[in-house]
Amino acid sequence: MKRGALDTFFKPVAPKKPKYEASTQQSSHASYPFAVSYLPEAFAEQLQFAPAEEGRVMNQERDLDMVYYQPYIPRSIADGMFEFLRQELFFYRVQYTIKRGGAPTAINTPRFTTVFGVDATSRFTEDGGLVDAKTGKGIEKGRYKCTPRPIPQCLGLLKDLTEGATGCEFNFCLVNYYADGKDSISYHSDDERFLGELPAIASFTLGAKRDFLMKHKPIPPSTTGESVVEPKQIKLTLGSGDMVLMKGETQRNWLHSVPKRAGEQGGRINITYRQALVRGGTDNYYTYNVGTGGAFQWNAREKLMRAWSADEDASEGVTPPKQDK
DNA sequence: AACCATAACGGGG
DNA sequence: GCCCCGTTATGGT
Repeated sequence: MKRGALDTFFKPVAPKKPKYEASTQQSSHASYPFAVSYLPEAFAEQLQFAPAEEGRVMNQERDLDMVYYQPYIPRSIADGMFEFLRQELFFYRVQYTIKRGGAPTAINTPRFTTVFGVDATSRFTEDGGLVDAKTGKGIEKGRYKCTPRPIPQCLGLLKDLTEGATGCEFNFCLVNYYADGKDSISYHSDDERFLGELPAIASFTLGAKRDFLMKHKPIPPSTTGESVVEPKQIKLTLGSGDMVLMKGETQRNWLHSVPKRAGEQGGRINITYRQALVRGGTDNYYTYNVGTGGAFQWNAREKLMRAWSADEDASEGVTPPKQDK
C-alpha cells in the first residue's frame, strides 16, 4: 500500500471551515435562554448593499399591494446568514389546544418559531428594561402576561435597514424555521386587530426555497347581481435572500400559506418584521411563537433541533471536573 | 390555524 | 389517449 494512502486514512479529517466568522459580541437579556451572537461583520458589510435588486411591484390583482425583492439580501451572504441564524437563535415548538367539533384537540405547530419585540405602548431601554413609550417610566407589572424580549442586534440590524429602505416602521420580529417539507403554515392572514387596519409586513426567506401561495378571500356575491371575477391564485417560489413586503389592502383581503411539500427539502428560515400597536399583540405573539415549553437549539453534528439545557450549555467544550471518591 | 379525508392533477409508461 | 399512482389542492371539523 502506498504511504500516502495510510496517511489519508489515519489523518483526522480537516476541521470544516466555519460557514461564518463568529463575532465576539453578544446580545444578552434576562428573558433569553442564552446570549445571541452579533451578526458577523462580513454579513453586516454586505447588508449595506441591500436591497440587492429593485423591488417588483405586485398590484395586478384586486386588493393586492406588495413588493417582491428577488433577492433583497445579496445571494452571496444569504445562505451564510441562514446558517448563522439557525445556529445562534433559540427556537420553540409551540403546542396548544383548540376546540375541534366541540372536542379539545392538541395542536403541534408544524414549524419552529421564536419572537422578539414589544408593541408600541412600551419600549426597551438601553439596559433591557421596559418603560412606557409615552412617559418613559417603568411599566406596571401586569401590563403583560408574557416577558417581552428585545430584538437582538443581528435581527435589529436587518430591521433598521429594511425600515430605511421601505419607509415602514417595525417593532416585532417573528422567526420561523421549517426543518423540511413536512413543516408548513396553512392559509391565514396577518390581519389581527393589534396590527392596525393596513399593516405592512416584511417577510424574508433564508435557506431552502419554498412555495408561497396566495389566494383572495371569498368575495361576497354582489348585490347588483353582476358576476364577479375571482382574482387568480398566486404562487411565488421564494428563494434564499428574497423578501416580500405585504402592505395596504393585502392582509385584509388575501390569505397566504407555505404548504407541505413531498421529497427532500432543506431547512428554511422565515423572518417577518411587523408593527404591533397595542398591548394585546404582545401577549398574543409570545403565546403562539414562544409558548410554555423549553427552547431548542440547532445541533450541527446531529443536523437537528435539540432541546436546550442550561447544564449542557454551561459545560460546552469544557472537560467535566473529576469526581473524588 | 391544523388535521384529515377525499378529490384533482399530472408525469411516466 | 389511458391508466397508475405519488403529489398537490380543497373543504369540513
